[in-house]
Amino acid sequence: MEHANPKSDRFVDDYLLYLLARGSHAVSTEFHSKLRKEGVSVPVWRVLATLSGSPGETVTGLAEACLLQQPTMTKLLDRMVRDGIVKRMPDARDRRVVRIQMLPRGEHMVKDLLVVAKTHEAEILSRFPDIDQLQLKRLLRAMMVKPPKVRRSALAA
Amino acid sequence: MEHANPKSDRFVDDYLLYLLARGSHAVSTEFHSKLRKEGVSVPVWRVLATLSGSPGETVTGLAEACLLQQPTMTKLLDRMVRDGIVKRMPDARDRRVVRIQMLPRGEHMVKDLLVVAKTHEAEILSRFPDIDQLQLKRLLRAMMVKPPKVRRSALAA
DNA sequence: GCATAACGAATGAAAATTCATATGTCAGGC
DNA sequence: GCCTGACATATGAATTTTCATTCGTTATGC
Repeated sequence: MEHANPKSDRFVDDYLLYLLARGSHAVSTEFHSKLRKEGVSVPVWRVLATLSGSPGETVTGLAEACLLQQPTMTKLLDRMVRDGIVKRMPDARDRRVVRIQMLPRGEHMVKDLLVVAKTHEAEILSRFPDIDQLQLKRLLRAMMVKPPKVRRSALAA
Repeated sequence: MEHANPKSDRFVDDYLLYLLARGSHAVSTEFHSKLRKEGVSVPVWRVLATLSGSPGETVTGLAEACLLQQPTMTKLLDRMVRDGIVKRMPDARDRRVVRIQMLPRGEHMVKDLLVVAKTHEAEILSRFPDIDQLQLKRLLRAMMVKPPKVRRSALAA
């Protein structure tokens, strides 16, 4: 069953953006099932992971880091505040800014999860002994930067 | 501004799963803004892209290919049927199965989008002249396959 | 200083997604 | 044939996300 198109050569199967999304999704899904067992949702994990090692992030900063929109993050934080995982703090200099801090409950949650995540990452990497981990990570980081967006002045020259 | 943690060494910034998600998200977002200009939503594009070159996919097949859950796909297809983009067809042999076909409207939409997607992919790849495109795609495809899931018998041996 | 633009976060209604489950169909054992 | 379990899709309520906009606050030009 499910082989109505055995030799299907779908466009997507050689499309970089699709392979990236699917590859990312596949390995992430493995980890997400571990999260479920701990009773932690994916967005909550992302916020905690971002905050650990970088406390006092802003709402917008967290949104960007977690690949969410700002209003989504605001509402996610509402729930996390309600659940006693983080708290909002005013910024000392700029009263527009809200800084997010983990509460003990959050610290405790993330502590275990970080171990699980690191173990899982090592397990993933061990599946591909041939690849150069550093090179791959360097490439992915390079992909994250916005394209230079050619300036008009450069064109006009 | 926004440099409260200039040297922040967040765990996530060296975490493979995060780099994959973020890298994928970054390049996809570029394309998604092109989709917006055409007035096509991301899930609709994914369904169309999947169907092109592989017509008659099942609902579950599409869900998996588009990284959505099956109920989400059912409802997405409801909307696409309503909008005259695709239609549902009964399977000849198995009456449980619903096969999805593009309608002329869908064919027309995807035709242009495929060109945009291919152009964009080429543009992305041109940013990284050093990387081996085939090797990268091979790796991503390898990541997509579920881990072998060690069998008990193997452990018992 | 004051007007205006830019920015960060919050809000509310509408839309999409999820979770658990229901419905209908097929496959296998007996 | 009939029962049981697996499977494909659909459904409905609850949750989450999105889009557009609003509210305060800070930056800039004059």
